Amino acid sequence: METRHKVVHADGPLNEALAHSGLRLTPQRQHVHSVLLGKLDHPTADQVFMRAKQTMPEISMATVYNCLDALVQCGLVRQVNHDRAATRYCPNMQDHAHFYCAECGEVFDIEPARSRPVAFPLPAGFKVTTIETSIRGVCPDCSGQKK
Amino acid sequence: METRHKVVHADGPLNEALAHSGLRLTPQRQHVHSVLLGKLDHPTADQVFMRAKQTMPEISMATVYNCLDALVQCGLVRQVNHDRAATRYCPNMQDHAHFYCAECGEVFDIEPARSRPVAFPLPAGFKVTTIETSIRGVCPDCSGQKK
DNA sequence: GCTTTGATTTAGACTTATTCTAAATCTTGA
DNA sequence: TCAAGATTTAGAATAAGTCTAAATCAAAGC
Repeated sequence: METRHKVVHADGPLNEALAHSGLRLTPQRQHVHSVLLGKLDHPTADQVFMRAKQTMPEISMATVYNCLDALVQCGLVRQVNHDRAATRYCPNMQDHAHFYCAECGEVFDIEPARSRPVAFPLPAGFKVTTIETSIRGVCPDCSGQKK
Repeated sequence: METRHKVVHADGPLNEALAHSGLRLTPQRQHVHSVLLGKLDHPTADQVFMRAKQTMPEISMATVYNCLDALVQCGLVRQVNHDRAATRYCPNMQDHAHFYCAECGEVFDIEPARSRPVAFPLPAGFKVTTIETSIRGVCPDCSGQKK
């Protein structure tokens, strides 16, 4: 038997954001987006792939990368890079930083202080699309361990 | 004929920083460090390797990675990550951000505004070793181009 | 409704960045 | 002088991400 996928809500912010970048709303993009929203733990592309397959078994890795790129491009998701680890994806677009634990590799959201001033005045000509603050260190769990 | 390498200055800040992390000063580490200082353009490991080979032809890629890791570990160099690009290395430890041009891939140093306040108060238990601000966008050169 | 056109998905091959391994070499301390 | 541990090395191995060509799909025009 063969599975058919349909776009569930052709309206809504997802469609709008995609359309704004000249991209179409597809079942795969919708699904990848909902996978990201389903567990806010900064998964790698590979983890997104595994989760996506659970309810859409025919989805391919290439598509996951395509979808993630599409979502990043239209501003619904951001990439999180730390050290030489695989890129992770975060659907929380509110202003916040990411803490990367060098022991266990986990990523934590860090809320900014209220009324954060613009700290990096850019020279003329630079067009900004994203600003990321990444903090590297050891998380409470890992620093609690002996040694 | 065979080339011999000796540590040039057994004293100095490089040695001290390494020793502080329980690491030895070696000709390779010294050389990699000087390669980074020689051209402050955020090279990738591969670029460091190519530059290092010019005056130390027997150095290996594995050693370049080792040395970079050692220098990062002892706080003399920091890693710069953007998008899914290869990690770059920056020996400027002063407080500054990195701007990554999504067109050409180049990385630019951005000076912070003076008297920058701490913007991300961390919950208890998190031990910080590094904070990086990375800005993604289009550089003046690339945004100047037509299309 | 039927066709054209371009967008999207797919599997799998491929590339590139990085890590690992085991042997050789070097350094330090006893 | 020796033993122990740190470092370097070449090359094999892995992992993350990209590319390709064919198949599918969807919107627009006829």
